[in-house]
Amino acid sequence: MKEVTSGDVLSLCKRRGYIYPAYEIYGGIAGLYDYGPLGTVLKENIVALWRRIYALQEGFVEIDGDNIGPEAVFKASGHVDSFADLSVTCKACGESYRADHLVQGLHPNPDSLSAAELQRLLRENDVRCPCNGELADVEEFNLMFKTRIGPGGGRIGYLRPETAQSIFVNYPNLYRYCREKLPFGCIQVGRGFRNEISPRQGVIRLREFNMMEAELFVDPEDKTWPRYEGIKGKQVRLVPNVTGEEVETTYGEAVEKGTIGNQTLAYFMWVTFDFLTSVGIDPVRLRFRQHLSTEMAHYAADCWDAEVLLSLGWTEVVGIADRGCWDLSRHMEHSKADLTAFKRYDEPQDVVRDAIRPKFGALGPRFKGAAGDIKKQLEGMDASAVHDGKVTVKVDGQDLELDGEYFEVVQVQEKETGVRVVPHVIEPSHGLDRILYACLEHAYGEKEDGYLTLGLKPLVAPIKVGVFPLMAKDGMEVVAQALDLALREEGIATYYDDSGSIGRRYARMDEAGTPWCVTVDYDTLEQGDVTIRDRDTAEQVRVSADDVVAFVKERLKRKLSP
RNA sequence: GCGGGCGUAGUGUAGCUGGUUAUCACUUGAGCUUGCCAAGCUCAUAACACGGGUUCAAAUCCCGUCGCCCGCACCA
Repeated sequence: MKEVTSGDVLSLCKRRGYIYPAYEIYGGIAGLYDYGPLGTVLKENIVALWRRIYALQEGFVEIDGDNIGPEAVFKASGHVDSFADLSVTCKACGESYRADHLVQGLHPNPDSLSAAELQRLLRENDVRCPCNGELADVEEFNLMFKTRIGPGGGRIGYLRPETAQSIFVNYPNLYRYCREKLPFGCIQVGRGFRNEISPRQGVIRLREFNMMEAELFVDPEDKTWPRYEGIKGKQVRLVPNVTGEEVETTYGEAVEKGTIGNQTLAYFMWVTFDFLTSVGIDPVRLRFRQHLSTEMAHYAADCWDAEVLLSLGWTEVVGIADRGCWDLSRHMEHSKADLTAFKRYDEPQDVVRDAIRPKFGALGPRFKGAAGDIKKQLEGMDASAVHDGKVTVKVDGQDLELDGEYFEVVQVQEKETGVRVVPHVIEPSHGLDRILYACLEHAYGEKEDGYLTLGLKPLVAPIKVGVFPLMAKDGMEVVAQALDLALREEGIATYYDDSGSIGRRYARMDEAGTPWCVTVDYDTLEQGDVTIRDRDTAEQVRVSADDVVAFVKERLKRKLSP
């Protein structure tokens, strides 16, 4: 077998209709690619398996949110601020730096400065490049695509940089839909957009990309997981951030030692492993690496990347992050909506507390119309609000002190049936394009003589069966066409081909990644059996033509697990 | 964004010290042939990234733009 390069794979992709550079006749645009006929189906098949796992096996619900969102959403999510890079380039040596890094020590909080402020600070202090070259102007670059919603000025909007926000902003709807119980999960398959500075490496870094994201809302105090028992003994390859060394261990051991933060995280790492290997990623070239605290995204508390070894090096394909309460808290602050979950106690608890009770007889005559509002304020307070026998309320925007004439502190007995908590979010986020590419590269096999086979897993292969008459004559083509129709009627994608030599047709299917080829020959006309050729071994078995559908279906089956 | 390399049919390439109709192979299509692994024969389709300049003449030289690859920086 020859060493594979990404160029080989992309060349095959284009030749066979998997991936095309976008807008090619106009010269192309970096970071934009189109999926061709086979690529589209491969992508759909990968998504279908993913849905099967998350929706059917794990019980997540699915939504389909908008690609465009108003500015407020991304202010709250942190993307407007955190996705902006302020950079500055040395005029002499061409080196570029993050502007805020260069003024470290000159300002208590460089991160908070605007481009103009940074510019001034750099100039005033005559900051120079380490090579002593002069620095060019500070440039601002936000990784989000900005647009305007509506005519005229309109509202500022952005193309979403991740699909996740559509789920977070729908939290109240989803919480209700899921019968107000934790944990519950929601998935979404869709596009995200990031205006990358330099998209490279084919479909690995795109400006418009496909994501499959799952957001699991859990009780912050209970990150155990029922099906964890079934997977804790399984092997896993980890690169923890404390050592940076690759270790082979089990999920159970990693959770016990605290390497992996909790059971839920561990469980979904296993789900990720199961998914990735099922779509054809080589388990030997797959590992989980924990983010260093410095590379963690602004929203993440802990993050493990599933990394796949490609010709381009170890490449992240899935990020499994514990986002904590970051997103929901931020959206609560910005939107004022209630994004909590109500945790019911097993037994209602009797709670005794000191409450403030308004004295209506005094409040009414004195404050007239404002009395109702004062009552509300007092009832919302706790006895701890009382200082020196007085409490402060607001009347017409003015602070006003009330003494014991207007209220009393009394002990009340209340029943508490539960508490409100902001759920934590565990997020397995999948880069669909990268996964698809990894499938192709791991499936790519080239012999010394240049013979290409794409060993895609049958489950994801765009074409399942090539159907050929040995030769297009003597009625063999009629039988083959009938068999082809029978397969398609059962939902099995086929490719009928009666041109040229049989070997050439096998070769064509091998390169397209088709797992089986069925050939109708002279014996078929007499005995009714056909040959089924296996792509990976080139071996043939004779099977009755009537059993071909069952043969294929049996091999496309997949059980729910674990 | 900076530095270096590069851009010729669907793919991989030759030509690039300027000069007929741009080389070769594979692929693709049609036909003959073909009794199971890219067989053979005939024919056909198909390319100088884009724009400008120099010149009698540009794939070739110059400039610009776009794109690709590598390194740096940045990032998921």
